[in-house]
Amino acid sequence: MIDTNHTHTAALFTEIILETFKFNGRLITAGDALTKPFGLTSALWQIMGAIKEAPIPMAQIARNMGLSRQGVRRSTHVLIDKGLVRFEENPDHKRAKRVALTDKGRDAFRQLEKTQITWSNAVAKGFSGEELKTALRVIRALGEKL
Amino acid sequence: MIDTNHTHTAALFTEIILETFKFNGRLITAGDALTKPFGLTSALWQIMGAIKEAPIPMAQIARNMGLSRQGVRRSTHVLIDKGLVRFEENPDHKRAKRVALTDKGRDAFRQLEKTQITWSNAVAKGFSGEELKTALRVIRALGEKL
DNA sequence: CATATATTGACATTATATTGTCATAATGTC
DNA sequence: GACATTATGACAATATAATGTCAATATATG
Repeated sequence: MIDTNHTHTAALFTEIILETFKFNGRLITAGDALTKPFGLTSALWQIMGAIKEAPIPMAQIARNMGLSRQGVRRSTHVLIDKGLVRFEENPDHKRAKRVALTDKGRDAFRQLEKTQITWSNAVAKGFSGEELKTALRVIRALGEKL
Repeated sequence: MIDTNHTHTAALFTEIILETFKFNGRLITAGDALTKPFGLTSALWQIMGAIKEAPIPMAQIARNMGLSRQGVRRSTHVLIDKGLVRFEENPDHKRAKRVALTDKGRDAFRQLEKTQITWSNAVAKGFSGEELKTALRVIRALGEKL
């Protein structure tokens, strides 16, 4: 294969890129709409989702979610101001405190989750598990090759 | 179905959302790396790609690509400063001038295209046309339901 | 034709993200 | 233990993006 031309699959990949840009934008818009009644945004919600299971330091949130460390820092401080998360001591690291949901934050997240469930059930309706699994696997694998 | 729980497909969709955020971020990073030697960015490149076939007004670029009108305006003016695009008169609309590639812009885009082809061939290698088509169809269809 | 509505680009303001630098702390190496 | 390397969070400066407003233009409706 001389690469002065797209292979068939490369052309499809290129289409996927453009579609991903659009899809990402729409997801953020939809997420902002879902979270607005709670005074949140997609970005803030994502931080909360990252620590719902267990509190972790900001840098780890960034790594897990593919976000910048500084962006996470900023969002985290916004959430602190809103009283939705707090820092808790980290025995393993003196500076890298763990970001944890407060009770208020946990309540908000649970409520938001209900809205998200209704919404995602509606959006996912009509799609088969197989095709969704394929899509997930493909974008995950493509992402890992970047 | 009572929607206090995710359906199986909704849970997959939710995973797709998070993966899309990461994927999108990596695509932009990769695009920035590809375009950096040309003094460009993913965002600027995208604008150029939108007008490579035919010159169109800024608002139409925004619609086609799922971008904000004002963001496109900003990027377009950056490209004008770089001499890569220019406005051309639009017989159909006195204010909405068409954004067109200059010769210099066309050259740059062609060169960039070569790099992109080599790169996308490498990334797409190992994926089947079928699975890529499914992924593309799914994210496109999901996006339309938002 | 007249008028209402929608689109478009400019502009200003605010919000958000990125980048670079730094001090502190942790980890790995010798 | 001593040292270099890496990770982390704070901070500042800059760049980029989002929002709201406006005038000009185009389009739809009557």
